[in-house]
Amino acid sequence: MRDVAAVAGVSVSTVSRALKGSGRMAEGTRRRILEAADRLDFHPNALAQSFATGRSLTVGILTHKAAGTFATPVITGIMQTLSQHDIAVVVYDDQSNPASRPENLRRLRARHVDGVIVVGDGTDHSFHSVAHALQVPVVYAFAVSEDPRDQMLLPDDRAAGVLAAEHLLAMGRTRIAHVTANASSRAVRERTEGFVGRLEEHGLELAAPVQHGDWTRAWGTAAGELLDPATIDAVFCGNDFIALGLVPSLVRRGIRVPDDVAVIGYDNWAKFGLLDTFLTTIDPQLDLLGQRAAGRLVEAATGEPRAGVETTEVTLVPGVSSGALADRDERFYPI
Amino acid sequence: MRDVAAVAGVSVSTVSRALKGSGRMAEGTRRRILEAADRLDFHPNALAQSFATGRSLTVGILTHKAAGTFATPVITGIMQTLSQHDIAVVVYDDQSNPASRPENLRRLRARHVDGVIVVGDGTDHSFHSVAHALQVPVVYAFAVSEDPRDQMLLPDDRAAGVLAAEHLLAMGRTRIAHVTANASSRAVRERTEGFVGRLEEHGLELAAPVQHGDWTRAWGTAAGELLDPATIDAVFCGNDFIALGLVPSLVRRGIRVPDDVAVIGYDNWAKFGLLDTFLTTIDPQLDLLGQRAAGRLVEAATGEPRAGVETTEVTLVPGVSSGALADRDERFYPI
DNA sequence: GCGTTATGCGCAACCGGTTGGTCACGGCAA
DNA sequence: TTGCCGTGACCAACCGGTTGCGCATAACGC
Repeated sequence: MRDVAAVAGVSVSTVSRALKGSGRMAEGTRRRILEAADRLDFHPNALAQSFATGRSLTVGILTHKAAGTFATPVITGIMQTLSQHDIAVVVYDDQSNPASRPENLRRLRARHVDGVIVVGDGTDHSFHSVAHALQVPVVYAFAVSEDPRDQMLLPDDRAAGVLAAEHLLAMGRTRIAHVTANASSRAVRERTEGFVGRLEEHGLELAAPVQHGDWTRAWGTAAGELLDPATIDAVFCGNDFIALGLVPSLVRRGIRVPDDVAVIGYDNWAKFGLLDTFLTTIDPQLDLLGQRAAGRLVEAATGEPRAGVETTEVTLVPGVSSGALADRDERFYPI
Repeated sequence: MRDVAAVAGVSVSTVSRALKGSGRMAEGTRRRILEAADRLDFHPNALAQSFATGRSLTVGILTHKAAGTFATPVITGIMQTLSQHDIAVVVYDDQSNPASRPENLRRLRARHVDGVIVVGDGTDHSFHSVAHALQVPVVYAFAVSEDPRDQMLLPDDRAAGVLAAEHLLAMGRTRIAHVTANASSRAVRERTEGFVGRLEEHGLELAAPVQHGDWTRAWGTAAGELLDPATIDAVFCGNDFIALGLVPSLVRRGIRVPDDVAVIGYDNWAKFGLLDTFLTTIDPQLDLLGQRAAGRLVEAATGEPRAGVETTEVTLVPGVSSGALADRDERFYPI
């Protein structure tokens, strides 16, 4: 920068102001400086800038366990968006060991990150609010903070329930069941409420009480074995695992899917595989949620931070299991 | 740091040396300083350190297109490993637009990244060597550099072929075919060589000439329609897409898989979905490759850099399609 | 005892920008 | 002509560590 100043015949500080467009200055001077910088192929040292301004051009990600969980697509989405802003990312994964949390916070502070995104995996574990420990914007992505004033992003589970209901109704189903996990989960409650609510708006009630279990395929299998095809022609499953347990369990009993019973799941985890999916399911679009979270963080760093929960769009992915797709030959069902 | 120095009764430089363990000093002094630092809850400003040392604690990732390609798992692996080293990552994705490459290099230099990982997507596109443009270590992950002296990591495609051959032999198959993509691809050649080589070591030849096409399911379908079950009892497909085209095409002709013809693929892309896989396949473990690449970069930053191509382990994932798994009931085949 | 070497620590420059305060200069009105 | 004000550029401090060099002191050998 000294060289640029010398060439342009001005001081270093003037060069600095010219390059970042701050402060008033004669148009001629500015042009001279930019020309000189260009000629010398000068580009400011980001390290020095960070040091001087205190902004690190880096955001931190706090997570419990990134590998193999729902946190992965969220993080991928975050990185996508931040890379467009030329912002670096440093991940602190406490590997489900809460003891390392203080250490990770310390590191975030030492690095002077410009913001933090807390990434959860969709479980109800609520995160100790970290906003007060850092004086930078914090966004909770697919995670809940203890402090409701924190900015959080969650998939719109209520809309997911609505989508599922509308789809099954559109498929002409009227005797509808709901097999899901324990109602202590926020996500379960919201999906159920959205689902049941929409059915009621169409003058329908569930053909059987909501079946609460857990998130496993085993629970889906168990639920399938008890299902009465005479009174049920559709099932909304709390997630894909449950659906993937329920379907074979029905098939083994000679109940055809979707002819006798339509099935719809939630998660669309399979979209990360290349296999065509049999299952009609709701996609929470966690990658999009990650992108949104990163966007919100960038916003918060420049303007007004938002507060509270914001929901992100979910979509319905049509499959064979609900009768939305019929053409089996073009899909992959080898047996 | 000044405060720590004051409390410990030494100079700032001594504090610096004590904290990073460099330089010789009296044990008492060091202890006093560490105590003071601890008492004051002092932690060095990483920004200042980076500025002073020139090391940014950040590595750059260069890629053509991260979203929805094989580059994604590689990047995920990289981040996993780097996060353990408290190293930040900044991604520069040129979105398949080579014009932005110079700009991205400029940004990498401006940021003074400590290293660069070039992430490819497995195509044969070879990357213009960036090592000379930056004076930091560069590792090519799932990518080939124009300069063979650069450090590259690629999945062991030869071993993949060997694994496939051994597996089919172990399954008792002897009339074996190979359907793959165009031989201009390095990966294709290596897989084929490993495969054919191992068969020959067992005194076997391919029951039909290698079928070259492209990577698509359509090609798999076409190949399946021409396959003669009288002379073939197993097929090694160049990737899962081909296999997923080939299998239904066989099934439609009444050829049973795996009873009549065993099929094995390559990629195991489906592992990122939760669906049990029907297909026996080779997993190139791209996440592991990413981890390895990050590890090599860290090594190169501290010690001797390696040169040339290093291969990473691939594994065989047993499925039903080759007869490795028989228990269909426990798996998900709804039809 | 003195000279020499090893040891422990401080001084001050340096990394490369950013920014508040200040000053010189030209224009304008009184 | 003088005084005032706005403009444009500069000076110098500052961000917070790192590190080469030098000096004092202690340890050592002869």
